[in-house]
Amino acid sequence: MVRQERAVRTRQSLIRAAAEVFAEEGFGPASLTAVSRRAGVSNGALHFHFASKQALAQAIEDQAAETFRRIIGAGEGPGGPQAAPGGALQRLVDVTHQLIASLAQDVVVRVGFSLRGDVRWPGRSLRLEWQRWVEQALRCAEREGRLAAGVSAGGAARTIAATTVGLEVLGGADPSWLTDGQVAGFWELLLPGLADEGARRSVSPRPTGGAGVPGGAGGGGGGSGGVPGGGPSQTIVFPANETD
Amino acid sequence: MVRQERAVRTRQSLIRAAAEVFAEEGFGPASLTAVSRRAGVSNGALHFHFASKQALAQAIEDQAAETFRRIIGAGEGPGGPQAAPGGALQRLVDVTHQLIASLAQDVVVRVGFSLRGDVRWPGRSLRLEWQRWVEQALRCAEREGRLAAGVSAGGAARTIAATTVGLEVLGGADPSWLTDGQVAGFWELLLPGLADEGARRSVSPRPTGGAGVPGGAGGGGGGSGGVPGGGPSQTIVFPANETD
Amino acid sequence: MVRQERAVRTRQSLIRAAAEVFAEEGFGPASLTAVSRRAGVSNGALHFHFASKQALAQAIEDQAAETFRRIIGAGEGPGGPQAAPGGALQRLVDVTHQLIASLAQDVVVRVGFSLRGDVRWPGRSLRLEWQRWVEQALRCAEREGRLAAGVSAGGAARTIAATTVGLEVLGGADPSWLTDGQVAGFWELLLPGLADEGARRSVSPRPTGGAGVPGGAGGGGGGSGGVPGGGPSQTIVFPANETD
Amino acid sequence: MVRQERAVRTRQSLIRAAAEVFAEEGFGPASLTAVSRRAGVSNGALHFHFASKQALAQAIEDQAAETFRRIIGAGEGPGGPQAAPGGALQRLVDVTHQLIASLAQDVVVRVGFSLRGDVRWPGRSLRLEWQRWVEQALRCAEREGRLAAGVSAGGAARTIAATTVGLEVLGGADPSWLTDGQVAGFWELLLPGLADEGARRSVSPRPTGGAGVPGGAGGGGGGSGGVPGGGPSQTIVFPANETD
DNA sequence: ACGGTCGGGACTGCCCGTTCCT
DNA sequence: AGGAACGGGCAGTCCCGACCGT
Repeated sequence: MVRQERAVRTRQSLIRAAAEVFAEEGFGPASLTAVSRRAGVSNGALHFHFASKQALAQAIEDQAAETFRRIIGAGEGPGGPQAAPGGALQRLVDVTHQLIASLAQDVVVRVGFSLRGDVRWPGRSLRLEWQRWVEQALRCAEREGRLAAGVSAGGAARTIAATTVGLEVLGGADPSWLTDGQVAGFWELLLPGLADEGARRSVSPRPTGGAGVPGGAGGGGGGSGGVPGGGPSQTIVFPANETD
Repeated sequence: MVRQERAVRTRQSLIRAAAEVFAEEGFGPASLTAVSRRAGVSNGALHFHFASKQALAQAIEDQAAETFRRIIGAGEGPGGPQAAPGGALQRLVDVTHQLIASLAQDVVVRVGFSLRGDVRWPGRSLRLEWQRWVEQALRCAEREGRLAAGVSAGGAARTIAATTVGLEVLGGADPSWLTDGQVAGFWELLLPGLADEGARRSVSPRPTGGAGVPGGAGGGGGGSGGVPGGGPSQTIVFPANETD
Repeated sequence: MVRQERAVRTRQSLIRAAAEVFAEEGFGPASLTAVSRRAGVSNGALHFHFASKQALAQAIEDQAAETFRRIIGAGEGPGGPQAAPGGALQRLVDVTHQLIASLAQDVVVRVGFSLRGDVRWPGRSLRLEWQRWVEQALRCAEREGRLAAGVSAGGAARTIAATTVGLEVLGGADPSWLTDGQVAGFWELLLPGLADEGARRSVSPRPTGGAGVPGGAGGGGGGSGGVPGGGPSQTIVFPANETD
Repeated sequence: MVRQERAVRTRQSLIRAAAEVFAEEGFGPASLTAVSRRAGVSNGALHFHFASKQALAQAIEDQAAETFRRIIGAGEGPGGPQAAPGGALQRLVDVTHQLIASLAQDVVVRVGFSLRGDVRWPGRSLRLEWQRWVEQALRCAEREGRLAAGVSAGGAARTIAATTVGLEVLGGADPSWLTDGQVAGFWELLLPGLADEGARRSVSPRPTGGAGVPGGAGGGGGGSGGVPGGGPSQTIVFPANETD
């Protein structure tokens, strides 16, 4: 099968258009007509690339998952954020910033995260994947001895996951919920209860090293295209994530 | 206007049925047929009580707002939670527990909170109202000198609001997010960064004083299975939440 | 449930319109839009009365079955055409004429007979029912000793059934296949091989006694209403068909 | 034009696949996708060979017509079956057997015969051609003085045509209608009323002379390809019909 | 020449929210 | 309050035409 170049472009624009429409109207109410019109292709073209509305949603989620995994997986071997410079907690903070920034920049990621909540869906959601990663990071910090006394990794992970979900949901209507400042404010409030005295001082609630979504272009159109606002500057190279 | 008793019962069962259907399928995809069938009334009857789908949603939200205001407004004069026994922070913690419990118990409240996010809607949302109330409570605590140094009431209110929204959203699919334990865990994590040293010791992350949703015959209009019936009497004064 | 009078009229006109459209375009290609337009009702009204296209077809067949059973069942007790005046063979000839006349007059009957052939369908077809009745009649004649030597009731029934099916199919495009003359010609050709010498003389290939479809009005609009064209002449007055 | 060998094979498999799909689902409902999938070629390939769905149907009918004409026209000059050995009636019986056998063996023939009935179509149908041939044969027999008294060639031809159409239609769902036995039974029943006393004895209701479909491979792939049953042996040349 | 990928409209069956008339 | 009817709109599918690789 020889994928023409135009085809992959059409596919991408359909995914993006679908994410935008889903974000504006919700998955259920959104009409495929609106999607194809926004993408500038015909109804038939849409169904050539995606057999059903569900398939379209699946594609969105897959692309979001790719971006998500690039964020959490940057620079670490299998097993999680064990050996991050600056410690696991700092890495958690940084990744949170990157994730939220990615949600702010890319409709596809945002919609990909929330789809499972809107529709009855089989399989595991990205939100759950994120929660598990947070828990891993916290367990890592626990092993490093940087967690405050009495803090359970699982419980804290749930709180953190809930907050990010809240930011994501609220950010859908008002992007100000998806800013670095908002995230930093959250960590400032949370770190004292989460980290032990030493970590409280060494861990910064603001992103260190490189913020922004690593990779980018490679994935699937990633953050580009959609919400360009403020994006470019964050593409500061991540010092120690020799991915690529 | 003296509403026939049967009429008000029908109305209530329609509201509840609608909330359930909306919760399961989302506002857009939900069909009024499903609502009327679940309520056990006819299509025509539904439209007799509610002129449109939007009106049905409005009624849900109104009822949720009533419950919500009973929770936050219990026992305090106009102006907010300034003079709560045990301090504003403790009251904030308690109200949070009550709110989440109410979300857990009552579909109508849960749907009432999330409707504005699903649909394009005029007017202000309950979520925003909640955020404002949290901010008020924090400002109150600030005046009481119980806030940690460097904490801004507005910023902290946003974080807290985000977390509750997250719990609400996640709780829609998995009720375990709407438990007292979950809320307590959240406050345990947050209080160290929010309260000054004294308050950190005096404020309990668990609900104190009167638990449960105040007001309402049998649970706040809400919780229980059916129709709460005579609403008017709910202005019951918040009985006793005098700290330990 | 009190069926309004208008409702039953709408239902009838939908069934008739559907039969006409199905007859002209075939079941598969026919569009429900064409049906509702021809019936003079809206698309929604159609789906109020018939949940699906299949349901519409079912209704057509049910109505055809009713007419069919009125034809074969007229004036005989359960068990078939055993005690027909003039003998079983004459009754077979007469019923054939009535059936073909009914096919000529009423689109609903015609379509009802052919539907099972067009679509994949569960259940038994009217054609098969007709074949069985013919076989019964022949067995009856056999018991009366009027069958020619060497004629098997089952085999002859198949041939007769095939011919009527052929007339029905060809009559769909050209009504001249569904005339009394055509049927009489068929019986003239067939009787010498079918009946014994005596019956050959006593049985008339033309309808005796009562022609025309008995009943009619009662059932479902039966033969009336629809395609009057050419019909009038066949409405030979039925001398004695005090059906029920 | 030298057609590549693969091309003609593809074309044949498309025709056969189309006939099968049309037979199963009907012309209207059948999708070209199903046709191309069954033929094992791509959508584009189908449209390369056949510009439209109608063209595909046309090709089917043409091929069926070729087979049909080989059956009726085997070895006789223009004017019909005038001088068949055994008489025109015997030839009619034989040809009927061959035609029905051909319908039983080859989907293409079967579909080719029924297509005109399913769709609005320009041109004359094979069924009509068959009816005309039957009439010719009967007129021939009339001239030979073998028809029973009072039998009109035209009328009898219509009855015979109706029966064969009935067999063809019923045979689409149940092949037992297209057997030699069925046809023989039909002729046994019909001959006494059709032929005069002498012919009644000399004409056999079962096939005489060369059975099967003549021709075969030569023509247009006719019955070959799909249903191999007994094909090759049928190439018995029609012995002698030039006489007179 | 032959075939395949991609895309374009048009349309279908179904269903929905709503209104009219009892 | 209820049965009936209305229009509009949805997802999905179809038949087909371009434009490409062989």
